[in-house]
Amino acid sequence: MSASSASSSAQAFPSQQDAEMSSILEYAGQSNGHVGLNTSNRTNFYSPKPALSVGSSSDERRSRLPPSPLVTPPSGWSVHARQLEGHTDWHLDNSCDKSDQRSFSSGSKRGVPHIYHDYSNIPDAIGYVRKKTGGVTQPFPEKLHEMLEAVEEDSRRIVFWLEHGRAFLVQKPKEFTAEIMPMFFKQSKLTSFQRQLNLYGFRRITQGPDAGAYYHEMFLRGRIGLCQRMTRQKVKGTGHKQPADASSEPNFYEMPSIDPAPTLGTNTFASGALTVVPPIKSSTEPLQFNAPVIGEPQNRPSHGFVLGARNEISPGMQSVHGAAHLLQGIASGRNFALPPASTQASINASSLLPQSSGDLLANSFLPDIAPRNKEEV
Amino acid sequence: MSASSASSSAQAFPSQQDAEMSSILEYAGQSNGHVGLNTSNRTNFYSPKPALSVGSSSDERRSRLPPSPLVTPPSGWSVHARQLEGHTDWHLDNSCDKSDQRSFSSGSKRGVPHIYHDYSNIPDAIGYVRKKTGGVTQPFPEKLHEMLEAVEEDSRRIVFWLEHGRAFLVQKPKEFTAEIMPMFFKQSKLTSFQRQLNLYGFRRITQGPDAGAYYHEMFLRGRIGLCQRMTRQKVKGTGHKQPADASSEPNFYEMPSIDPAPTLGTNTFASGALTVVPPIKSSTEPLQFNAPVIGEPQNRPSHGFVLGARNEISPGMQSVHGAAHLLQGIASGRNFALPPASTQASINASSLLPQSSGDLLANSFLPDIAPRNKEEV
Amino acid sequence: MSASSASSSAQAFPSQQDAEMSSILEYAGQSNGHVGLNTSNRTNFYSPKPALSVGSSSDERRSRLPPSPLVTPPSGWSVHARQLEGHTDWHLDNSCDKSDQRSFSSGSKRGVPHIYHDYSNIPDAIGYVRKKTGGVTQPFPEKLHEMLEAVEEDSRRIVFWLEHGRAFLVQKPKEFTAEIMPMFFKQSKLTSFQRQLNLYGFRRITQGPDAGAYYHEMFLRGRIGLCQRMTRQKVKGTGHKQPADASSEPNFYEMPSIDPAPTLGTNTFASGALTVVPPIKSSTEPLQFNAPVIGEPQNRPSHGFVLGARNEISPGMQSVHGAAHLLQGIASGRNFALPPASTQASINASSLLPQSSGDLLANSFLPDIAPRNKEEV
DNA sequence: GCCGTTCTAGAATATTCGATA
DNA sequence: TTATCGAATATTCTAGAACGG
Repeated sequence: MSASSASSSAQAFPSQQDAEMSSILEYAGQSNGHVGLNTSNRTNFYSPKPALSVGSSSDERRSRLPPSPLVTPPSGWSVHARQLEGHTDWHLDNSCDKSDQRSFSSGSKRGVPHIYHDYSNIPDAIGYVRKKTGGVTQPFPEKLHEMLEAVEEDSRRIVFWLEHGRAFLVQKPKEFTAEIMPMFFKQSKLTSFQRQLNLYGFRRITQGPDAGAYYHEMFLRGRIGLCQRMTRQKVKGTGHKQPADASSEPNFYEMPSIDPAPTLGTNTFASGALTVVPPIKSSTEPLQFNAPVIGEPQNRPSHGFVLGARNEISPGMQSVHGAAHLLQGIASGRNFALPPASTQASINASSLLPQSSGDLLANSFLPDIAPRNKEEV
Repeated sequence: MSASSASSSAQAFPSQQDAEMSSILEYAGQSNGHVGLNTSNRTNFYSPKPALSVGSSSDERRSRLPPSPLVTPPSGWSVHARQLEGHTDWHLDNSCDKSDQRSFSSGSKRGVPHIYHDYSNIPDAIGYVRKKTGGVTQPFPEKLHEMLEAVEEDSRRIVFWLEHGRAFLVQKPKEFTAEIMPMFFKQSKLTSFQRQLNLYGFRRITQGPDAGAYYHEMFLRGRIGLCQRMTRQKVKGTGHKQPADASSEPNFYEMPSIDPAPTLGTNTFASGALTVVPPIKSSTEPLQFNAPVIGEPQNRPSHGFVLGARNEISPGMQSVHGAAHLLQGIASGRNFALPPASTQASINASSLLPQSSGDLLANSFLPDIAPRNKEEV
Repeated sequence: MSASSASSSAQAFPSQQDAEMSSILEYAGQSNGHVGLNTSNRTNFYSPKPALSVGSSSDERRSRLPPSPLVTPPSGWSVHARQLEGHTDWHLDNSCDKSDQRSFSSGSKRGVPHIYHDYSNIPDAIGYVRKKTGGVTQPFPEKLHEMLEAVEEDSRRIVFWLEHGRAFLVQKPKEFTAEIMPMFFKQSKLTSFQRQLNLYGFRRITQGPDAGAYYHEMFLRGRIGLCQRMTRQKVKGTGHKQPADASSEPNFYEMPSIDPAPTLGTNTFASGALTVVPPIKSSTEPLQFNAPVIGEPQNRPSHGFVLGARNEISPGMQSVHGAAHLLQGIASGRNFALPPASTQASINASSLLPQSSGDLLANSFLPDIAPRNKEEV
């Protein structure tokens, strides 16, 4: 999309969009391990570029200029800024090649290490909204985001945000396909769901504790507003390939975690039992409930801050959270053909039970780790 | 695939391979109905032809020379022979164009009707065996064949040969993935299984009683030896496309059926309810199960001999069957903007009726016909 | 599509395809009234053309040669043949300009009078079929056709073939949207259904007894095979606009009616308990039944032969008729994942109730006639 | 090098929404 | 107003590609 922007002259960039670039951190994975990042809320340098050449032929993509980073990142990661404006994303320095760009909207190219930008501290799309001329009213990313919030509690064993809030995992593909997916999508096949993920540039983690999870830089827990920036792949051939370098996949556990409540910049969140969700400027208002938590995700490895935080969340807090979202979905007028009472019951029933070992191991989204135990079909 | 044949002059056809062509019948689908064939074991004339246009540009394909068949088939079908030699198949007359060739190993090209050759009466690969230089010891087709024989009885409700022995059907994808597949393959995903089928040129039937089943000319019940002739797709772009003409899909019920026991020519087979699993020549020991057969596939139409077994379906059953068709969407719990309570009521009522939920949902290999009821994920 | 073929040299056309051109009658509407045609099974002149230039750029289409009709039609209509071969339809005379061609596959252009070709006597698509490489297995036209057969009896008050078998009508949009549509489509909106109709070139009748009905030359009762020839609109801008000249809409009541039983092919099917539908090759003879009529469509005007015939159909007969189609579907081997008997019951129950006059008049697909009573949603 | 597994892309149809004539 | 059309997204099936054995 903005492939050729690297070679375009630079000036005349509107400065009123600085607010959007308050702090975007780029994490460039290392092949030998995961990238670590211990800080956040960091505002980076950037230099505006003109919107000239957005032509993105694949030929242009292959002939890259040598990288010349404007900002030298700390060891293990690099950081630079980019401008988010309309349908175009800008590269402000050359260290970020086109495959990088593509990872922004469509993923990265084969053999290119993962590069992850932390957009958790930029505001929701300002000055840009996805075109709504055709298609559905609520695009896939938003719908997916709502789904993850709606099932926050009851179906956590099936699909859920990972603790760090930067990726989500379908833990039980069969149940997901049978129970969750029909409520939000017209799909009947998991592959269709995956196709949508690919079309929107989600990438799959193949290693580590999050293996099988999908992530997207703009897909963060509580930040549904960022979804507006996720663009669907349009032309053929511009899509991304699965990253060849799995070892460079981002390690979200070394990044600041995303607050389950919609936040905009504050990454510190009170994780106490009855935490008050901080005021949110986005449209989704958090609901407060009192119900107890039923099941914690038990087969995710603990890690750092988020994990600790989560451990302290009271059951009541959690379940309230989930139920609230469900209500929210209902209140928002979504019209789900609810599976008959039986289904509903089964969901609740199952989610109330302790997970059987079989269920725990069942994870078809984790082929690398437990290939024999996966439920996926 | 047979690309090089295109440039070869037309003569010099090896005669020592005549034995292989003892009787290959070609069934070309008609659109107004299925092609009938009442005879078998028919040896045909053939005369070698140069493989002029194997260049597979779409242009060449459209501008075809008028067919000049050497053999005039009975009405409804045409027949001609081809040479089976290694990885190459030859067209011996012009009525069978290149796309036909591709259908042999890799499917057919756009707009070309299905053409099915009856290889049931040719011996197992003579003079050709698949190269074994690398790869696994037992390639996919053989393994699949073994699987189908191994599960001949106990798991017939899950996966089984169709009565005619020319195609197989995965009736219950979930069970198949969970129970059967792990015993024979390392796959954990049904899509991987399907990918293999595609790689080896299997084609899917989209209409009629066998909808959802896969077939390959060289994949016949009891003829595991023929599997040696099935070659894996090697170069990109030569693969097959899904047949465009669903109505020209072969009607196996009008061809001689393939005996469940490894035979070479006798096509009568007893299809009784308690068929004994035939002896298995393969290395993998057949699995013995104790569970009773739960359900015969009841929505397969009867035909010919097998029909007897299925004739026990009551007419009432049948009509229900037809009417069922109407409900197909509802039962699956699809999420449509529900009409008010009345509709809801009727839906619930219907969905509560006797069908076992598992059986109802189990048919994900039939997306076109019962898209709502599939188990596939 | 085959616009430029008119100027291509002609020779070497295979004569074995004459069968396809047995009788295609073209009805060109007159502005002052409807076109009448009392004959059928008429074989027309045609002159073979080479398959050379199928190039179908829109530019070519605009530069038309002056018409030079080969056949002078009787007053009120013109007739000529075209060749249906592969993906190409041929114009054998120039009297049929581009808009006509488009009407074949995509409807007619705005302001251009309706031209209707009677394809009821040509065989199903031979040698050509829709590409199926991507997308769904069963395209919209076929699915729609199945729907109309499936609801033949029980939901006739909601949606049904018109008596002549050349058009269908959604009589009760609300019920259609709520009850019928979800069974066959994933749509939730009637407009989506209409969009599909438009995409496949259906046209709406705005005047006369069939006002509100949609028709397509290739969409005839009992001739699902012809649906293969219906192509989906691919490129933008080639579609048709609503005909400006409503008075030139075809009058199907002056054309031979399409037999409810499948014609042109094997049409003999044992319908179980009662009637054996006679094998019919031609489209002209209406079935005669002996039972009394139960529910006539009451706001349809009577007309000619077909209507009379229908009046003689008994209620029992009607249901048998409907059941026959259901059985036919079964006999044809369709494999539907069965919904329970309950569905059948509910449908029958509703369809057996006496229609309220309000319901009868409610027809949102008939804006011109009863715009105030429409149920449309 | 061949084969098996997996992830992702291509391609076609389907569905929806808004615009337009 | 109404039906149709452009355009965007959605769903499905199949193929490409990488990697490991």
